[in-house]
Amino acid sequence: MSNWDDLRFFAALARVGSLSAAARVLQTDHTTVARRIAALEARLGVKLFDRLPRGYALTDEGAALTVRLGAVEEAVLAFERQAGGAGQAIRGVVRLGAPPAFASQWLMPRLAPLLDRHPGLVLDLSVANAISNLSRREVDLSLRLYRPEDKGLVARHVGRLTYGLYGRRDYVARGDDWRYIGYDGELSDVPQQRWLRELAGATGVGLMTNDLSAMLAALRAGMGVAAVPHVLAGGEDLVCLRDGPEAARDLWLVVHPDMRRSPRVRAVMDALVEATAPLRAG
Amino acid sequence: MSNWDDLRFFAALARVGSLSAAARVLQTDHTTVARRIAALEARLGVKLFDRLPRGYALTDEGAALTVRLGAVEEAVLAFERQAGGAGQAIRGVVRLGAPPAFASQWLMPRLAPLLDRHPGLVLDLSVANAISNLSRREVDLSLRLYRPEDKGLVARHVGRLTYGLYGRRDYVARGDDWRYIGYDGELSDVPQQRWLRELAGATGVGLMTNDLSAMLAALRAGMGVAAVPHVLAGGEDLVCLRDGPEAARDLWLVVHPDMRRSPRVRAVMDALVEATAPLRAG
DNA sequence: GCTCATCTGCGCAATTTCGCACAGATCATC
DNA sequence: GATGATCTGTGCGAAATTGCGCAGATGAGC
Repeated sequence: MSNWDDLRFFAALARVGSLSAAARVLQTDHTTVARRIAALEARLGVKLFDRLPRGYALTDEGAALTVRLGAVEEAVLAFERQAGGAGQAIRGVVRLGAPPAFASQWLMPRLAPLLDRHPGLVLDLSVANAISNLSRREVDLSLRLYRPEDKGLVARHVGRLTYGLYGRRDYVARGDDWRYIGYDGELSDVPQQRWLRELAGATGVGLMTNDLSAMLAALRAGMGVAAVPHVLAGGEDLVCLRDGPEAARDLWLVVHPDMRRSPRVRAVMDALVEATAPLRAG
Repeated sequence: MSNWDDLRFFAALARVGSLSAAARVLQTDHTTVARRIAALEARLGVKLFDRLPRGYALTDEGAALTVRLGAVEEAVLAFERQAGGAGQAIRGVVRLGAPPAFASQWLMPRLAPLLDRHPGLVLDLSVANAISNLSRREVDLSLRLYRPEDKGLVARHVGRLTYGLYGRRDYVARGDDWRYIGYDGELSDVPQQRWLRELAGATGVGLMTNDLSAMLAALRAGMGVAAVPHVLAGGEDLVCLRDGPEAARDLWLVVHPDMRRSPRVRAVMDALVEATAPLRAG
């Protein structure tokens, strides 16, 4: 057989029963899973799955093959375990850049499992925003709220931050005459800031900062209302007054192509993709 | 591990010891083998091979892994065997187009193993030359002495036919005043025909045909000299008077993309690639 | 019966991978 | 020492594969 990798797709689909679910497991697109299964069936001359409206069901032939497939999986796993022992453990420093508030208030705790899995790994989380520090190798990979245009970098879409207009529950209860909290300086043109200005209208922005954590602190202090990502506005104190679909930002994982080969960079990337899965759902 | 197929390359390279040899085994390019090995080593974080000037040698870690690798191979083979039994045997009609003389005098006997392997396969070998009968699905795949320009077709380079000026031993022994045998009509512009006219000079072509088999028959009957492919001029009767590098023709295996999925078409293609291997060497 | 979440399938653009041509190195043979 | 066969490595364009966006279908829950 000229492509053993199709078996990986067969195994995942057999296990979970739908293209979409298998895609999530394999961290790929459901159309890729469909093509790989079709290619495998064509190559073998065997129909492995029945296509149903709500998923793929193993045929009798497909089910019969899953025993052999299990043996392949076990053999590959044994190979990987031995390889894992033979090679150096994932160790060393990985420098990750991420937007400050997102990194400190959302991402950091979600990286705990990664460090648990790899005691030798040292994560250096840098909150600088400038893309240039990736090209200058100041960081190994970074999360960004905009897609880099540098063709020498690889960008993968890992999520979408949607925004809402939030305020503290008791603050907003006292009426419409709210103070709008916004960004200043170089951040005044980001989508959520434009949306906020629309909302503020003639009232205008009454408090400005360039730091989202400071903005969240101001919200929690009842100093006004602000456009912030839903995922950072947790807790009962803050309520969402209005959804802001036009303020949504895409989240990109950006890496230099050469760095992807590094096992430790690879491990961090995989953990980030896993951690950001909820930002891709829905 | 995210690409099990790299293990196939690891297995082949471990077995034969050089990129070039592994490429021949896998019917791919040596640079592809190199990339796959590099990708596997990067992913595992293990150096599997030492790069030597005359080939790749397994490292200690690589050698230790070949036992596990052997288990993967056996598991995949067991899967394939069961899949082969579960699915329909390769059966049905495959219609192959090929140049007439090449097909009847060189290719046909070399397809015997294919038919031995697949008793249910019926091969319909058509000697029409027109490319249109592939697009019109009059044949499933074809061998051609020119690359199709139709972007809807897939062409794979499978060999190179080199030509020589041949004559029967006793005919050429009697002197320089030879009769040149060439093509007529629409074949008068093919490269070997142009070369022949150069050789014939003022003497000109003394016997014309549009059929290479007839030309070979004329050669064997001692009726003159002709430019024919080396691979068709076997036997002690015919001797090569002069090599004709400028008359060389590339051989292409052409197929409609959809047809490649068909197991029986795939089986014939694989057999053709195998059969034409000597035409690619040297 | 309606709504929503989830599913599959299709077409197209983006990305990745492969094959090709070439260069340079090595080693066996003469 | 020269030559030829075989090897690996590099860069580039072509080919193949993947991801994305979208449409339509299905079925659970209300």
